[in-house]
Amino acid sequence: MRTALIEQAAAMLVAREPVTLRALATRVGTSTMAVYTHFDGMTGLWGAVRQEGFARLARRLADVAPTDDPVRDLAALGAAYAANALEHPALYRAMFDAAADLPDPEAAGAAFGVLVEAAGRAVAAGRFVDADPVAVATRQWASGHGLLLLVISEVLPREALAEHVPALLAAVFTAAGDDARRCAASVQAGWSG
Amino acid sequence: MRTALIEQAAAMLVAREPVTLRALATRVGTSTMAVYTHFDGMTGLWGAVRQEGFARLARRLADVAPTDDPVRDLAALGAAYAANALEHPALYRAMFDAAADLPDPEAAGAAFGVLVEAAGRAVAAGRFVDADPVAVATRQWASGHGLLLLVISEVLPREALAEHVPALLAAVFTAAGDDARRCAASVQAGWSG
DNA sequence: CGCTATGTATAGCAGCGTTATGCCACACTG
DNA sequence: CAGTGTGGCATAACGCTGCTATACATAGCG
Repeated sequence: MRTALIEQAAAMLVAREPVTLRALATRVGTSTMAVYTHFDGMTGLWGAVRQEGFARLARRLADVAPTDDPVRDLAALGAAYAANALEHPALYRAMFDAAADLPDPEAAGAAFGVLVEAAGRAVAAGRFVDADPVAVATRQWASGHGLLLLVISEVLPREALAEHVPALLAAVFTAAGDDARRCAASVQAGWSG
Repeated sequence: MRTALIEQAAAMLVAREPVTLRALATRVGTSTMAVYTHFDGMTGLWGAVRQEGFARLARRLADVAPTDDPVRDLAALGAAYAANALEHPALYRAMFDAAADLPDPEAAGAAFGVLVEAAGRAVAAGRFVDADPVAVATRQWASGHGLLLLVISEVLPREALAEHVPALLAAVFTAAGDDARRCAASVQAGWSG
């Protein structure tokens, strides 16, 4: 029942339908009370939905197989992140609407951890010099997040991603110490492959 | 009446109060119908509020006096942009909730135009080489936007701005062709004062 | 078998945005 | 100056929302 409600809510969100308590209960085939026994009302359900969104994102990023080029891997993670957000834009927006108070913030941070790990490998491989993996991951994340939200909000066209994401990633990675040419090649390989 | 409603709504937004039609009408000293004669219901009022948010942002950026260092100016614009967003976080979030359909999108783009103009001066001054001012401005904007939203959503602490914004701007500007050392100095000068 | 406890169905509450209706005040016209 | 529209607002009601109090069913256990 719990998972049925969460998945139904996520489905309605993806389908751009208004996620209302009554419609949700009807779809699942139960009454509105179920949301109150399994969650703390609608706010609790939204928390669970956001959590599920982060779980899906983490799974998606975990599917990106590491290679011997950590900078390529960072770009590939960015591509997977962007693809996930573009497939479920409403869910992505909802995730960050109140990402501060999540039922299990630690689990939600798993996706970010993958990024930090890859940045750490880049430091270990000597691609990044004198760079804090957390700082690099944060900057990559913030840049991509901002651009993605502008695209999802239709402020920028979808093509803006292909135009600016590789450039932004290359800028961040180069600033972290990577060689400009090599960085561009790695980013290109990871982004489009 | 129009402006009174808009300003009251913006004030309630800033005060973190729920912006409800009835409360709004009571505060302004009128009835709920006024929102329907002057706007197209609540959705129309939200559009006007977002428009007002962009207008305030544009005014704020226009107050940044240009110097003979366009890269410094870009960083100073970023600082003003961030300060404006941090002072009215709820309004800033609302602005981008549906920034696609604004009553007057052209007027809202004025803020972005200031950024493009400064980037153009950097190109003209030879600081940026082979760089499209619109692309540079877009990348700066997207990066800052993403980081700001993460801070406003309390995903990242407020200190993250001071830690990452100058680094991100320097990365973008350096990638546009600016000299690394000179860029760092300009960004630092523009950001902190 | 009976008792308990957990989860669900029902019905009703206050609040929301929206709208139909009626009134009133002001501007225009002969 | 009186008569006549017309635009803007107050009032009240409608359907919808999230939420909750209450009654009922059903599964587990001594």
